[in-house]
Amino acid sequence: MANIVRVTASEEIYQTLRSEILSMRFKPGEELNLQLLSTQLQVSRSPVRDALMRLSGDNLVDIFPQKGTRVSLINLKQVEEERFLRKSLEESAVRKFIYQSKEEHFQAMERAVEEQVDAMASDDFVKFIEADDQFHSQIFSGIGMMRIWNIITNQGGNHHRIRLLSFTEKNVLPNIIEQHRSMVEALRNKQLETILNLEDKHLSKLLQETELMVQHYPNYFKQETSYVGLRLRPTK
Amino acid sequence: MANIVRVTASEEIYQTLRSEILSMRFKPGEELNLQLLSTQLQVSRSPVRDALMRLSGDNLVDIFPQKGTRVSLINLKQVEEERFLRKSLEESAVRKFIYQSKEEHFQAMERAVEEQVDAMASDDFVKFIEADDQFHSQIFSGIGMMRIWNIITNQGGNHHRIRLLSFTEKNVLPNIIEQHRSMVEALRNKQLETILNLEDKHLSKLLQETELMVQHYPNYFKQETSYVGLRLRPTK
DNA sequence: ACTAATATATTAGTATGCTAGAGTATTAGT
DNA sequence: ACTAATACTCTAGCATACTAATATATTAGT
Repeated sequence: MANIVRVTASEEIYQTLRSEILSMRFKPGEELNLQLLSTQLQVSRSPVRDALMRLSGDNLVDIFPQKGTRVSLINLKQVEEERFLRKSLEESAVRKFIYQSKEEHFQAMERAVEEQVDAMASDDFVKFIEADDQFHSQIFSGIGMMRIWNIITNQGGNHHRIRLLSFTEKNVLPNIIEQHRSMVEALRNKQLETILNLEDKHLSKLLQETELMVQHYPNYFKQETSYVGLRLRPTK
Repeated sequence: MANIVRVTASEEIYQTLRSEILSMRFKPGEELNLQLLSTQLQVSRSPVRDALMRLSGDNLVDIFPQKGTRVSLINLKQVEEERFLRKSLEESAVRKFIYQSKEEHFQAMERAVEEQVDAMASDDFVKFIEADDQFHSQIFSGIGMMRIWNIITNQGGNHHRIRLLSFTEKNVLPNIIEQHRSMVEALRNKQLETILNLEDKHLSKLLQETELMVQHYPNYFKQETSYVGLRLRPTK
């Protein structure tokens, strides 16, 4: 082992599964068999179960007792709440940030944008969204409140996944990059109103894509109208 | 059993321990022995361990592998972040609330204030803070975002406990009640600026009490300067 | 008396067995 | 052919045993 600090199997599995789900390599609705996972990962059921329970707390998996465990469907109501969470906190953070921002944070933001340019060039959406997170996390790092950022990401699974889906749409990626560049400039110049406008545009852009996403991947989304599943056979 | 729905032992234990910690019946720093708890609660270690892991995710307990598990100390830095979380979200929520508030929510708020009056009369601080939560939750119930409220409470363990401690100070309780009454009135009249001022005052009041609390209960708090624990014996 | 080495106790993490609930397949009856 | 009852399979929750790491107590050496 290269590392001194001990990392539990449970923690490692949690991180692995989380990453698989957020990157959409595990599809919404896909079954996660505890027995199967534990044999695949070469560990017992205990640490896998621990990981699944934590993911259930993150709203990333649904555990149906005695029935099975599935990757949670993307719930549009929850996407809305996660957007509210993020927007409220990031706005407040920005207000603080402009008074105590340091050069290192601007530079980290610029590096993140450059990473996004690379990711776009290689069509690597997962890398793109990771750089996006890296960009926004600087705001919270700048005001010394990384726990708030962690709350946003921990609670943002639905929002994260629909955002990742939206990246397949034309012009979404270049727009984000452009907005990020404008944001860095506005932050440097402490133009609060400009920043807040950009934040708003940045986050509300997604609303326009949502309908398309639902049409494109209907079985990834939780249906609000519950009768849908009940008439698999037409009534003749 | 009176209930049809099955509640797991793990869930019950989680709720029980959480309530004990938030009510300060389990003191910050107190040891939580897994073995002991499981015999006391007449279950095996598994569900107790599950509960402790969840509480660790809530920042309410610290698990030190192979050493032991303790009720987490109140961390003032985290109190600050939890206040930021709450203030940001409640402000945004209020902005939405005044446009879509319904009479039932005002009435529920008024009932909560009356409960606080009762609780104050009987010096029942736990009941008082529960009614306080009931009051504020109406804002989020009103805008249909109970998950946001749940995030605030789940992540608000440090803030919750120092608030409970502050209730022992003179005039704190009557002040809260008075502010709540003003808030209901301002909300009814859609006076946004007045409400935001009250929110701000309501939450920042605590800062003045904090220093007193730390002096009064020093061993409940996490010391920022880590050398403190290293010189138990004076250097002669 | 004091330090260094060793043994012991205790802990959380992990492995595995057991149980009860829920779904599915099969059989029995008509 | 169709329905009802039954057996079977699979699941997550819970119980228990084992392991490795850490702290403390004890012993050995000087």
